[in-house]
Amino acid sequence: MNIEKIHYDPNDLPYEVIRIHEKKPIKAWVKGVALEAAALQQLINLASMPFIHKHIAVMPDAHMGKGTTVGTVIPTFKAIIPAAVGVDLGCGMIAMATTLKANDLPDNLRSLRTAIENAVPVGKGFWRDDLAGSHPAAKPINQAWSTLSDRWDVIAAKHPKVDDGNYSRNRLQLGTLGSGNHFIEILLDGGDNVWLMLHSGSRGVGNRIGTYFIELARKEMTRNQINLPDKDLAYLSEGADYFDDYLYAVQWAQDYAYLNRQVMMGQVIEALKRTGELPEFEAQLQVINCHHNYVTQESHFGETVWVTRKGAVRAQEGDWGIIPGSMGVGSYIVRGKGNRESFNSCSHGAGRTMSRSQAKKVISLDRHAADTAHVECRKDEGILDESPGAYKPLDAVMAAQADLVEIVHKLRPLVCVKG
DNA sequence: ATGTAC
Repeated sequence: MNIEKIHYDPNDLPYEVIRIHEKKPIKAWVKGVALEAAALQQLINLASMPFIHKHIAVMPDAHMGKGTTVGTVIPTFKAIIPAAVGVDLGCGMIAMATTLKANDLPDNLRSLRTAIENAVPVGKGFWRDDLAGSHPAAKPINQAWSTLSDRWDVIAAKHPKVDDGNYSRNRLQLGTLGSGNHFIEILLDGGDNVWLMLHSGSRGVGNRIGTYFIELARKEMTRNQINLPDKDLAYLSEGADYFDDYLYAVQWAQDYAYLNRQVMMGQVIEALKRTGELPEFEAQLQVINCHHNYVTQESHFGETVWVTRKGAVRAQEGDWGIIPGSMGVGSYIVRGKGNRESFNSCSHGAGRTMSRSQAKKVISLDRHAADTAHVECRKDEGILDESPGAYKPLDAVMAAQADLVEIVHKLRPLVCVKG
């Protein structure tokens, strides 16, 4: 990297501005949090793309990703970079406030955790029960799939490789959590109200759609002899082959993810009610369901553009958002301030400080147990890559985006279920 | 993040 070309604006702004000759500016809400050199290099590569509209906005949880950094807002004019949108299309959060209070919960939370684990398949894979039978999850899953199946047929007819004989699996993965940083939690707000929250996306089918079009975009670059600083910056242009098909498929996957979160939340609520350990309750006092990995069309600085939020949440003025911390740390319910320089966005979490492999080496079981002592959750070796120590301090991340969102609730986790 | 291949 040619460091001489980097210039931080001297202005007293809440974000840093990185200007490089003949590249679009990078505006980074990273004051008080570390931005690794490899992430900065990825941002500089991205800033050289000619169709970036105005500038790139970097959220305080930014870290290295595939093609470009996670925690980044990429406004583009008449083009989309499929690898920037990623493979977990429509990944995001849902949260619900319930009528339960802290003292309605049993002393031992293990049974609630077990009930959730039994109600929502976690980790890789799909439902193995016969959902056509009397299984309690069958009806909502079939209902959700009925709103998706026609459009899926359109995608599969034009791009049979996306289908690959997995039609039934797509339905059977609705209502399943996945793995990695996906989780289900029971939490408390400052008024001792119980909240339910979960993080998940479009599972195998979204991955397949993303991967397929990333490869098509690469082939387009080769065919048109376009050289890029990183092959994962391959893009599809409006009017060119595959652009409309990509948008159609991505929108479908985003809808799949949104419904997946709704369906799972229903499974969690029903499972908690069936335990018999809780008084009667309502669970939809307030529902927030937001993507943090998606592309959509919006108007910014007088132009209609594509906005890719790769690990970022829309924060238009008044928008409700969810910013989760890692296991045990807690999460924030926020409202957007409509900061136009961020393209109305905020961070999607705390952001990793180390890779999964490094976390498994560096973080001990004892440290994980201490950091999650107050949470009913996994404490085994397989979860160390998700331990709080592998993530940036969430409070510093929130402080760095005080001009993007207002904090409404800080939620403290009691139970955390992970794949 | 995912499913499959190595």
